[in-house]
Amino acid sequence: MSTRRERDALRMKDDILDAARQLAEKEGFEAISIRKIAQKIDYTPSLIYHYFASKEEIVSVLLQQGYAKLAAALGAAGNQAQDPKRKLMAMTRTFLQTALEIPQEFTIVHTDGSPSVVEHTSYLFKGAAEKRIAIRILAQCIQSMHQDKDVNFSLIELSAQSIAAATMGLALKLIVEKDLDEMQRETIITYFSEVVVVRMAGMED
Amino acid sequence: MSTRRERDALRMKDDILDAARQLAEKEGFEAISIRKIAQKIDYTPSLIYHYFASKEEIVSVLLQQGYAKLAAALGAAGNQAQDPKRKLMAMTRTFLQTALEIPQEFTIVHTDGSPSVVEHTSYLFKGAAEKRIAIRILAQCIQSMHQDKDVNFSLIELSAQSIAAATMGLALKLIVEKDLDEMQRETIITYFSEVVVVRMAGMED
Amino acid sequence: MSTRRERDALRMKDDILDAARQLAEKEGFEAISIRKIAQKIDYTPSLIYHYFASKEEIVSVLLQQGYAKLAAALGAAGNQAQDPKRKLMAMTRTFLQTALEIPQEFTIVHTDGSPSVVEHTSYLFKGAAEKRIAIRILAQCIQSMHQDKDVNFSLIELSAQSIAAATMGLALKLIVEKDLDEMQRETIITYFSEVVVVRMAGMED
Amino acid sequence: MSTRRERDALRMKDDILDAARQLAEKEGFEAISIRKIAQKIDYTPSLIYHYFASKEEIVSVLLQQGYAKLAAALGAAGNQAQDPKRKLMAMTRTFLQTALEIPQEFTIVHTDGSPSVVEHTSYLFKGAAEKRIAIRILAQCIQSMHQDKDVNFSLIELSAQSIAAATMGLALKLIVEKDLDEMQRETIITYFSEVVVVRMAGMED
DNA sequence: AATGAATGAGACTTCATTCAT
DNA sequence: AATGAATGAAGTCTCATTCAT
Repeated sequence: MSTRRERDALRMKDDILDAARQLAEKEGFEAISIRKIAQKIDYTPSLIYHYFASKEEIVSVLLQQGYAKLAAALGAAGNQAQDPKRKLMAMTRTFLQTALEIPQEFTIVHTDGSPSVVEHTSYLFKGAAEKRIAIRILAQCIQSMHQDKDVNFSLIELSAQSIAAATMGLALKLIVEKDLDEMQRETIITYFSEVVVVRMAGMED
Repeated sequence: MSTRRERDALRMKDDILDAARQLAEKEGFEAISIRKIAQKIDYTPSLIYHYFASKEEIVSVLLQQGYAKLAAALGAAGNQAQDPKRKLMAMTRTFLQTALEIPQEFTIVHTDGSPSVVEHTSYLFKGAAEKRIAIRILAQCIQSMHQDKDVNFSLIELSAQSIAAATMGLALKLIVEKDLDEMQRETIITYFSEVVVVRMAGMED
Repeated sequence: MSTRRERDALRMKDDILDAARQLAEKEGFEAISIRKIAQKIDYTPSLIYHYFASKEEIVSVLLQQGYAKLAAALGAAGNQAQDPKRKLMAMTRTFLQTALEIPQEFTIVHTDGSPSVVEHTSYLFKGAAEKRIAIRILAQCIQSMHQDKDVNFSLIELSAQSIAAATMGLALKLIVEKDLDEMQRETIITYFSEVVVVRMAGMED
Repeated sequence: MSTRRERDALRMKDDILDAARQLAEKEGFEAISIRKIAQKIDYTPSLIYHYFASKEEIVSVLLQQGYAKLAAALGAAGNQAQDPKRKLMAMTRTFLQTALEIPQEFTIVHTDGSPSVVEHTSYLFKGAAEKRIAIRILAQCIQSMHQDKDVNFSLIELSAQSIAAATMGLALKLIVEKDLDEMQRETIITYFSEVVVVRMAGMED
């Protein structure tokens, strides 16, 4: 068990990823470059290739971490409440807040149209409630809110998909308008997650 | 009237812009490069500087054309119907469809967070109904739909902003999932613009 | 006699030369470019080739004009006074002042070391008093100032060459320090042309 | 002490600087280009950026080295003799000879009129004897040569400035006329530094 | 584990010049 | 007399990556 070495290696990897994250934050995702990372952590570019096979891998790990964080937060929020309506509200708010914590990763992941990414992030296809956890949970919430009525599941899935896309849209907009007055931001988040989302989940017609 | 030359020049400009557009389509907006454009239209890079002052100008024209197209389509849709509910529905659908016609430009414009761009594209701030036509029109629609009740204008503005962000979100998602089954795409567009948006504009609580 | 045409052509040539001069003044001699000239006179680069065979020719004419101006001024100054000492003083002052009027041309001409230029501008070689008017006039002045004594002509030529180089040096320095206080500039010019030069021409030892 | 590597790096830097120097020598300072340097030392242009941050840095180092050499030589010459007259003569000769060893650097430094350079190289302003070592030393020499008489210091400063500019002028002329017969060059240098400069420093009137 | 040398491709841009019209 | 299209060379610089040590 050469744990020592492994820990050192892990720390180094983290340093590299951190530097990359900071670069993305400051100058945009495209501005990430091996050289700049190396400069930031005060090592040579070559060394980075000891820990990552390529620049692409670094970026990829960055995105996966972002995605994981979002998923974790969402899961936690989903388990918090029992009442489906409250659950929906909590999840929406958490989603927005977490997105704001990883703006660059969030933007890239939801904006990247390359097949290898879309394959994992798409959720508009028919049947997404089965294959995509997020959509499934949303759909379950909506269904629970209308247990009395008999609603076509297709419509429920469509609602879930709409909510997902809409919330993502607001998240992106909040990221882009990063200098928005804080109170106004809070107002919008609250209004959206407590009023709008509930309306979208409604099934009155 | 040396229209002949002028037409040739215009065609050349168009060729350049088209090549740029195709590049953006295929490899992303950042992949646009003078070299690649030149190669595509089978001319020297230098020549491009006969028609455009810089790469920036090319990109800028591309974006402006996209923006103009979206604005025109939206305006036309808004004038089509009188009934506020129908108007809202028509505008939403048009917005989504037009966004899909200029995917790259749409994505960039709504994703770019640089201050000079945000200055013109932001609409989440309090009072946006006054300064942003799109939000104003949305707000007027919503208000018209509730002429009987007395609704706080702040809430109407918040609804309008939510709808705008949500619709943009769906548009982006549809762009990213460009290989989505066409029927499913049509289903979602219809469901969103005829059901979801109307719910969001509702004021039942 | 198509004088009309010729006049037009001359005016055009002058416009081009003027533009080039202004460019040299503002951004340095190396910054002269056909394109910038064309832009300045609001014509196409191609047109310039109707009037000048190449960029080199333009530059060359510019330098010749500068040289001619200097020569003319110097000649006039030389004819003004009879007393050799006064003549020397007047010529020195005129030289400095005229150099300051054509700073770029002056600098280039006296700094360019390419054989084709040096061939015409050198004056340090033995026997320069015969081949270079400026040195001859200077030598004549000096000789006149020492008519009583019997001075070796070689020494007189050396003095003339020294004075020429020294005065050129001051001129260059005055050009480079173009923001020098005007009064100080006048003081130096006066001191140099009325005191220093006379000393250099002295033959007391 | 990986002196081996360091030496290699230093040698490489020197190679680059040498190549740049040669280019300047042959085609003028403005002709220095990263590409040409690379070609001369038979490496890729990119590599040069391993050793220098930019073309500007290369040029700057070149100039500084030239300046340093001149200053060192001048200092040494100044300390050689005690008698002010001999000191003046020695310094003048050394100045001329050293300038001829670094022709390109010398020319550029004394010809460049950009504010950032002039700020450091100007010496015609009133009070230069305080702020510019070279002028101060010259002024001290002159003063020492006239210890008996009572001479206005302003005039001494003016003389020092004149001598400096004049000597620089001759140096430039000698550089430009680089193919001058060697004996004649030696004659002029001797005559100027042993006769003319002494006359300029005279205060008989 | 870490470095520094080196490459080759590619980025944007400017330039002098030629040619057909 | 004048234009606009077009080229080819050159300019500086950044990047991802590989390799020997």
